[in-house]
Amino acid sequence: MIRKIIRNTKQRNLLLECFNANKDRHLTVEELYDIAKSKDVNIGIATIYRNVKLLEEQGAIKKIELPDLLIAYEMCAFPSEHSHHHLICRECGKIVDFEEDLLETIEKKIKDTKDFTITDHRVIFYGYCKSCADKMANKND
Amino acid sequence: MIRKIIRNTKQRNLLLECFNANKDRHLTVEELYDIAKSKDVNIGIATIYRNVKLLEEQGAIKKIELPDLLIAYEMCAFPSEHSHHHLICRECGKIVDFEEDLLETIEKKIKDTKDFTITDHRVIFYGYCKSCADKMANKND
DNA sequence: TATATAATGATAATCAATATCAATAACATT
DNA sequence: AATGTTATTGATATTGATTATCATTATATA
Repeated sequence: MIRKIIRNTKQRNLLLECFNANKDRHLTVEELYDIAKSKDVNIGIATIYRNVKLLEEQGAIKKIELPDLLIAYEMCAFPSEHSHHHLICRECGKIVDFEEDLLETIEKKIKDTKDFTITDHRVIFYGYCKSCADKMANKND
Repeated sequence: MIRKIIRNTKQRNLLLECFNANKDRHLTVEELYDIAKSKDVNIGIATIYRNVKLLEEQGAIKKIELPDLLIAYEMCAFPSEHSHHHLICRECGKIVDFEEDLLETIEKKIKDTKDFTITDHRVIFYGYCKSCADKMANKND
């Protein structure tokens, strides 16, 4: 069995700094490239792709794939935790994260009725954030 | 305001037939192209893309975007219903649909605590289907 | 310091999806 | 049924994101 040694590089460390400085955000590859480039003009887009993939495999970052949006990444607070969930506003596109693990009873029910052992889940709620809901309500006056 | 007239075409009708003949499946554009081509050798891939988009806008079919899988489409039984959910086996990739609307109490809770009005939701559970779980259990004997 | 090889940056290749465009087909009007 | 308008088609070019290639550079270890 061949085990490939992973070497430490300043480019990968820079990428981790970019994630650290934006812990609250979802970052696309393009955004990461721009941020990294402002610190190291020579860094290449391929290096971003390669290291994003590597960091994801290592569990340091997490891929966020939301329908009809670009793929983005964010740091993992606790790599093994249940993924968190998203509220997406249909009006302004704002994404709100929430952490509560609300699906335990549902998981149990599915296990009983569907012969399926659940290890993880992903939930996206679509709707309207308060400010958009207010704006839309005022339009109808 | 310009309203574009949608004309009836044999290609679009053929596409609908393909969906009708595969109501229980998720179909990728490539799969739809192959199925349609077996009925009309002259149909072009661009026509599939165009009509899939049109049918989705009309609510006749539904886009299924699951992480790390190709985008697929399926017929809508009741176009306005809450989207159904998916169980994806981490081992064999099998996708099981389920229809129950289990999230009503959660939606209420989010509305109260997050200032977010939910109109729709999407849930994906990852785990292991029974046959894969059994196989994996036997491996450890 | 010398060596082996992992990683990088530049760029070519790939692949799904979209845009373009001339030819064809659908449909309302005569 | 014939005509005119224009939506639709099939073929193909283009786009844009991601991956592969490869010569060069950097890292880790003896």
